Amino acid sequence: MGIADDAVEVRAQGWRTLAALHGLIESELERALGSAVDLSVVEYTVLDALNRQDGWHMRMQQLARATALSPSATTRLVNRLEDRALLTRILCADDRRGIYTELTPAGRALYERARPIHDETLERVLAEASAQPELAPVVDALHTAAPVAG
Amino acid sequence: MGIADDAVEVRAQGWRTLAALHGLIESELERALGSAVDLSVVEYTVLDALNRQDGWHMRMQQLARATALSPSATTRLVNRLEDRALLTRILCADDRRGIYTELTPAGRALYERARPIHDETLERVLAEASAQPELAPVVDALHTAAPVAG
DNA sequence: CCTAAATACTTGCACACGCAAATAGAAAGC
DNA sequence: GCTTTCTATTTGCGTGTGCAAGTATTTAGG
Repeated sequence: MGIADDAVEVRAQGWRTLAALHGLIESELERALGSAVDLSVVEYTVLDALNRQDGWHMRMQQLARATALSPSATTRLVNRLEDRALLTRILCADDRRGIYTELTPAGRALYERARPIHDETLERVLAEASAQPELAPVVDALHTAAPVAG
Repeated sequence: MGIADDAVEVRAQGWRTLAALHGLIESELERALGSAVDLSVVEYTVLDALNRQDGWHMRMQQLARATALSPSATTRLVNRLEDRALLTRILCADDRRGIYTELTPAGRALYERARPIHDETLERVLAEASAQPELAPVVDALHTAAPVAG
């Protein structure tokens, strides 16, 4: 097996590791957030994204990018959260095709309740993952990840 | 904001980066494998896992772990692949609860056809991701990931 | 102006998933 | 040996998702 073949195998192995770590974190967050505040991970992601805008609103499209979801899934995700009165749709005047979403007070309150659960779970899972030799290098690399632009 | 708060934010940011990279790779693989050989990523994962056993068989449970899927999803995934004659179920004699799965020649042939697509796509996507400053550190860390046991 | 193309979001539909219950077989207790 | 318990897999059911088509609104062309 030559050097090129090795590189292919290393990439495939790295991808399996990445997928394993991602799945581990996501399932733990899902369990923790679900039982504590009845939120899925994507739902928390929406609340978190809206909150990081701090009082400002986001278009559906931005939400779709933030959650890595299709437009249709984004619509229904926002529907669910709106039905629970955690956010509101706001038609914007300048482009009447666009729809802004904004956290309600209830949404902000639930987010404040969910965030410590989220952060503690993440800390715990990353610590556990860091103890597994095959996951550790990827976990450590996360510390150096720069903020994602807008 | 203190040091502890920073650590929380760094972890959250790292998790968002990890999720973004995972989503990027998965969607590209999905597209490439889907259009070329009509396989989803999980379906390819099964074929790949069975092939790495090289002629040996795997239990449903092992497959569930390899794909990070629930038992029920594993059953239906194997059903789909069996319906396409890519693998066969084999009842094992020593523990008659257990069911082994094994690649058929057709399954092995399709896998051989899919692997280059998979590997080339992975190489291309990782190269693209490596060019994005916020993803690069995680991509680089994948090279050092050791083989996963079992 | 008025039509044609592009954009933003929503809806119909099919499908893959997880959870909980069902089935079947093995292992343990006595 | 027979019941209890545990393990491996499958099925019923509800739900979230993507794709493709539909609707509404903006922008570009003539």
